[in-house]
Amino acid sequence: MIHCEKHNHCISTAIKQGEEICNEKGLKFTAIRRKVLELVWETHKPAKAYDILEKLAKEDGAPVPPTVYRALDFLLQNGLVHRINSLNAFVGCSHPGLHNQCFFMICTHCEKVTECCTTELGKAIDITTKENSFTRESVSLEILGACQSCSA
Amino acid sequence: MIHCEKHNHCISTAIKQGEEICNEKGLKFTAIRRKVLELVWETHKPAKAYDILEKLAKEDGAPVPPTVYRALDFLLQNGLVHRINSLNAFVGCSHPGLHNQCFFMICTHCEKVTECCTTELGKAIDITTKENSFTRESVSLEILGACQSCSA
DNA sequence: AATTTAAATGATATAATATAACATAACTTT
DNA sequence: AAAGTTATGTTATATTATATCATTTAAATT
Ligand SMILES: [Zn+2]
Ligand SMILES: [Zn+2]
Ligand SMILES: [Zn+2]
Ligand SMILES: [Zn+2]
Repeated sequence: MIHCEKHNHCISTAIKQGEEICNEKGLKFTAIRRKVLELVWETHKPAKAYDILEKLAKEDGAPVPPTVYRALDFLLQNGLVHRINSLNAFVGCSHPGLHNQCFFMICTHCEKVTECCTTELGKAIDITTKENSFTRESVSLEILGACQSCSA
Repeated sequence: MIHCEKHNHCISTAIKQGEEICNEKGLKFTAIRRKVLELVWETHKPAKAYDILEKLAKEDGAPVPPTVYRALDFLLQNGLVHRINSLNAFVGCSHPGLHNQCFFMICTHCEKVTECCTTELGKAIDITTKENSFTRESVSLEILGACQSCSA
């Protein structure tokens, strides 16, 4: 499951939220940044930087890696995309602006990534860090497995 | 904090456990595998594959990347080391054979990695996956922050 | 409006991480 | 010993990411 039922809606919502967040923060939602966000959102599969680069090339002449990585860094900084560390890939954030800790369930069959921000899980992480006198700065939680459709 | 108080003990224990686990499973704890495990355990900091390669080169002639990656893959497969996805690096497992789900607290100041296998946290993850009808295959949980020494 | 400053992009090169593919050696099993 | 399997050697290349400096564009200041 790479797309969802109404995936055009996912894309348009993501772009609209990108615009809004940039406006609020006084940042520039430039053409490149918008285009990269669209390409990340092309599916619910994590997108590889160099795949984005290729797609960009089909439209925009001859982009180079820094172009893509700069845009991705900007989108990461502003919570519009997430990096999936176990895959070296990027997914659009499904609720930018809202989240502080996001966790990911990654289907190894259809590759769809589902974001979840369960408070319970966040609490459990906080408890563990406290027990270890550890001061949390950021969390990367990636659960690999089979989604409902793929395990049925 | 790269080393602990009695770090020689950490190393010798890790090697002994490597031997034991390989014996139990009928696997070969070859010279390269042993050496790479020792180098991973040189500190409690995550070790980079190419740093291991360099250290190996100082002793063993002219090793090449596949040599190191093969040894690391073997050690990963058999639970003797863990990969820290957010750092592209490897740490020795502090309780090989025992763990099923291991979580990591990584100090961004001294770089020490602490492994924790809190049952509570594992349960919280299981609950979340069930709620999402997701079948867990593996989990990568990496908490970045400041350890006790570094946040004091 | 012209000048200065800052932010973003272009462009080239290279660093860092990881694997493919095939040859040889060592060790096991028959 | 022969055959099969596992491990290692070797060369090349794929993949992911960043450093650096030049240029352009947009914003702020005068
Ligand atoms: Zn969708
Ligand atoms: Zn999010
Ligand atoms: Zn130690
Ligand atoms: Zn472990």
